Amino acid sequence: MSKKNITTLKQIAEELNLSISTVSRALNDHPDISLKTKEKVISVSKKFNYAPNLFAKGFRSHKTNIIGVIVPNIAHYFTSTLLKGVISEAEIHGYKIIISESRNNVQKEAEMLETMKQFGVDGILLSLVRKTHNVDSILKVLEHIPLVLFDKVSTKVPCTQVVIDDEDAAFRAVEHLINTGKKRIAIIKETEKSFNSEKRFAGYLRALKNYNLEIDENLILSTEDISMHQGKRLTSILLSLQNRPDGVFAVTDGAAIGVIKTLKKHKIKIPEEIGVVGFSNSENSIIIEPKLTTIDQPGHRIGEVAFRALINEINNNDNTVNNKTIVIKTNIIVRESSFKSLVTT
Amino acid sequence: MSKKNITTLKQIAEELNLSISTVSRALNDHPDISLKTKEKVISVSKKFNYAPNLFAKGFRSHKTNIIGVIVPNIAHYFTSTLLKGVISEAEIHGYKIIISESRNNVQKEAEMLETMKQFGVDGILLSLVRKTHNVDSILKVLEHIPLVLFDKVSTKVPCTQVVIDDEDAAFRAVEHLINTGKKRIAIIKETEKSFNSEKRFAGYLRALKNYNLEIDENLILSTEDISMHQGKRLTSILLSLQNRPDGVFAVTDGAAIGVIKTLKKHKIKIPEEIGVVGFSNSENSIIIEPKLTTIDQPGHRIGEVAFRALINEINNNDNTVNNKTIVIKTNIIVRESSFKSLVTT
DNA sequence: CTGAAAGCGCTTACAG
DNA sequence: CTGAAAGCGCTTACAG
Repeated sequence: MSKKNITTLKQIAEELNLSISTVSRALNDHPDISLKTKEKVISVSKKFNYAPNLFAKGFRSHKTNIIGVIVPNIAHYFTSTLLKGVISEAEIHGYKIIISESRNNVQKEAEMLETMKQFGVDGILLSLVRKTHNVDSILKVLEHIPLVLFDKVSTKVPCTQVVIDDEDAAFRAVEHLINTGKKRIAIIKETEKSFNSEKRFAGYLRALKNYNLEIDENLILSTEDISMHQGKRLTSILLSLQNRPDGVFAVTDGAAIGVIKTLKKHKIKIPEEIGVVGFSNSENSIIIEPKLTTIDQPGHRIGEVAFRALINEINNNDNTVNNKTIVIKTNIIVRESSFKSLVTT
Repeated sequence: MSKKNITTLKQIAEELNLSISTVSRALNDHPDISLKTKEKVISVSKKFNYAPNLFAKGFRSHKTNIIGVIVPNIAHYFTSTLLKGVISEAEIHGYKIIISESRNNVQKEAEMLETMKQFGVDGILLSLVRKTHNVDSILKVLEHIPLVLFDKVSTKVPCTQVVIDDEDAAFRAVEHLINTGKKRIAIIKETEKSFNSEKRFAGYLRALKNYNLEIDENLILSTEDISMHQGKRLTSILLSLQNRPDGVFAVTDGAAIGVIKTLKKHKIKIPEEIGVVGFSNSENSIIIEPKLTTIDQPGHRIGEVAFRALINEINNNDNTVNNKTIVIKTNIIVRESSFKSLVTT
């Protein structure tokens, strides 16, 4: 059951009484080789069902055509769309990808980086574990292998980064609530130093300031592990306030859905009494009723762009440290949770 | 920016005035090598930050420690859980995985199989594209590389297969509706020869027969691309019947959620007037209100088991054709869409 | 137009 | 206990 009967160049060469070199050149369409020889070689290689051993090829040429991708959690809809973008672009460029999951564990992330290096991947696409404080292991890898950060990034790592416009997107989300007449807008965010959550919070603050709305600390709620459950819990807190909010911006769809569920349980009218906006445009956002207004993050696009940026680095052999940040635009998707008169299908 | 400054065995050997062979053996903890030498070698290799080139290693030993995984669609929650199972098990056994997406395209699937072979992967885990009629390319790969089919399988391929008990799970789903007093149970299934859908349909039929319920063709609805949208459309058809159903079993959660949405729109009481059961226990099933009764498919488990089965084949060097089917048990998760008096949190 | 030879980084019989 | 040598399958200067 092991790898037997696999045709090699040698066998083709023997069959045709040619040298291995010639067969190799013929198969690679080298200009030196005569048409007749090429035809013979190709015909026999087809007959023998020849397929080059990419491992040997990669080993010889120091080019594996493999890209390593490390993400915190693969079972996440948005992550899947990122990966889809990476995969489809990789296919176009003739690369294969190895996917690893760091499971939100800094230690695991470092180990995986090391393994990728050992495999001799041509480059690495990395989405950071939250709270990656010590980036030493990343910097070390960066000395040897082209690396691009995407989605979850850090300014501590001097390399190309592909991100969405979190701050701006959050600004527009809150601005939208303000435009629907809301004046006391709460935010549900993460406590830990999640890059994305912090930027979204900044966008929230900027929107309030921009429209001269009061910033009420009672309306700023944080949670460790943001989720539907936490959305529910924090909404109960908001509802217990003397001066309730009339809008809620949650930095994830999951939390926003928790908000909606709790508001419905309390018979609070959405969006008339309280409008709700989430972030991600996950599948769930159209399952919940009312459907959730949210920010669409083009995951596929981010994956594609990150891959292309990486390919650029790989082909760009000088030791220039590329340190630019590519920002991908997002869109706000307005639905029933924030805008009443919308007709839905 | 290319792979420079990467330590090799040769450098360590030169530094210590030893041969490459000895260094290799020392690093692999070969019994022949003296403790003193081992210590010296390990110390220098640490100093030089040595990491073996796995490509060279794999090339040399005909063992790449890479497993190829091909799935129809990566952006699918259930698929993510399958992959998680595969990845976590792979990690335990020191394997890396290459993931490819066949995008429900038979042609692509065949190409990917070929590429995997060229890469010299040690084995392949394959979830079939629906309607894969021509399995020739799979059979060809099977001659050279151990292969295990999982989730979406076909009896046409003589190899180990890991699946869930679709027929039995569907039987229990329908039986559950019958136990809640339903007598006219509709099914929403796929038209195309999806292995899973067909088996679920068989379970539906068996349950009706087993409980002496009439099989009414008007209650058997099929759709090409099963989805929430199709669930909605087919529910409208069911509601237009003179003799309406009192229960609906949809072979996917997406379709079941479409059913619920349409029933709610028509103010039909769930589950009193019509009970609904889905299949998959997707995230969405607890977002929709009422929450959906569904079948939990242990994706992680399936991935794990499939990986272990593959490892067995790899280590089992005889040319025995392994042809057993491993069936993973599912559970029915009863929620509000089918069982009224349930208290929910 | 074609071939002999070196070499990519490693492992492993074989010899001492 | 250690080393010299062959070889995994391929590519590519170098030579003719």
